[in-house]
Amino acid sequence: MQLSLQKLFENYLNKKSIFVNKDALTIKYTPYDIPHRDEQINLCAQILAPSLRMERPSNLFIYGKTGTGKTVTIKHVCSELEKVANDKNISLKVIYLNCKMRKVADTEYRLIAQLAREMGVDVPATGLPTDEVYNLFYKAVDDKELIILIILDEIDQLIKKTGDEILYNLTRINSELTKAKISIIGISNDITFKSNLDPRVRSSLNEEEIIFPPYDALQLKDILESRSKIAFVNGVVSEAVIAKCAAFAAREHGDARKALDLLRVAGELAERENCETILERHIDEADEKIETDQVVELIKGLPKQSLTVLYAILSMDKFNEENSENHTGLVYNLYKNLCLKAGLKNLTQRRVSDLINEFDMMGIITTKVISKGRYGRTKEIELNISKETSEKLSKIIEENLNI
DNA sequence: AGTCCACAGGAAGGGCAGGCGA
DNA sequence: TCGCCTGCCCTTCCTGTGGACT
Repeated sequence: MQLSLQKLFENYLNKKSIFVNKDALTIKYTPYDIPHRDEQINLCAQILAPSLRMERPSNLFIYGKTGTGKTVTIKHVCSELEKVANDKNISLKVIYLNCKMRKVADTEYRLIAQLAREMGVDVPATGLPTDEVYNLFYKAVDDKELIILIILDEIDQLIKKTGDEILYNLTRINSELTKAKISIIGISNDITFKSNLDPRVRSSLNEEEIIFPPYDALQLKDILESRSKIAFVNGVVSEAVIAKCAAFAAREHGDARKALDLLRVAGELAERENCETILERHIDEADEKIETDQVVELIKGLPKQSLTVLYAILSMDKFNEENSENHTGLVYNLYKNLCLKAGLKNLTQRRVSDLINEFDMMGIITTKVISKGRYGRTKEIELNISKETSEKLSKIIEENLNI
């Protein structure tokens, strides 16, 4: 057994890889050239340029769907800005935080604590009053003249979770500082995000905004071509494969991230099969694999109660005898039976309703509040994942819960 | 027009774990 | 050790709601 593993690893090392730089297809890669985003890059640069004169740039809000290049663009502009600032000895600091990262920046306390940590202050994960954390941050920031650009990615998720008070507090930070100046750069997938804010918060923002439109299939093709040149050995990716990737991603609101993921996973599948080129069927397989992997990754680490609710949702169709719409009541009944089977104490319907909403936010299901007249108002639940993924998930949950 | 259903979802608060400072 | 603070998970209580039915 051990010997064959050794052989496998040796074979792997001796094999010629079809990748040259796989990182070029991942989210962490910041390309020097970002196709079809010149206008947005210039706008960002114009808005942030005053920082080079030690003037506080306007707060900036960037809107656009997933994979429209928001993050990569702002990171690119900021890194160029930092280069110039370094050359000219200008005190400029850029802090990037993703508000969706659980346990990092998903509450007001954690966000400010993380900002303070970025400024080199050690803040405990819990235990201090929030005011105190703000004070620690002020002290860390305000010891010299400095421009700080705070990029808050997926800010809509933070506001959804904690309310918009935090945004008001953030914009007021400048009035507490004497030397340093702070600008907030918010990135949101939700274009209606701003309209849901309290008017008081909206006026305190006083911001500029840039909207990133989705890429079309031709633009996605360009992006894939430029990245595949960096990522793969010459000749591995055919034009047909790129066109197919682009078409797949264009189908989903022009998501470049999805297109790059497809190409990367298809490459990995081809390499595993010892193919020297990526075939079109690898794209189909990659599409399936990405969906399953993403959902499995999402549910990893979820508590047993959430998994039981998800299992109830996954098995709705089997138990829906009248074959009517699947709704909250049905899920709750299934869930209670599952709890009995698994020896768990069941939660209240109120709480289960929140857990169902969480799965909706994760994108595993889609829910819609409907009224059935005198038969009540409820939430219609529809699965967003393929049958194969659903079956795989069910198996994982069964093993986890011993049911 | 009024009733009624089956919830949705907001608000308040309890209980717990965990960190910090006195 | 104790009191105080936090986040998190959860319950309880409550009001609101769209449309079929009477």
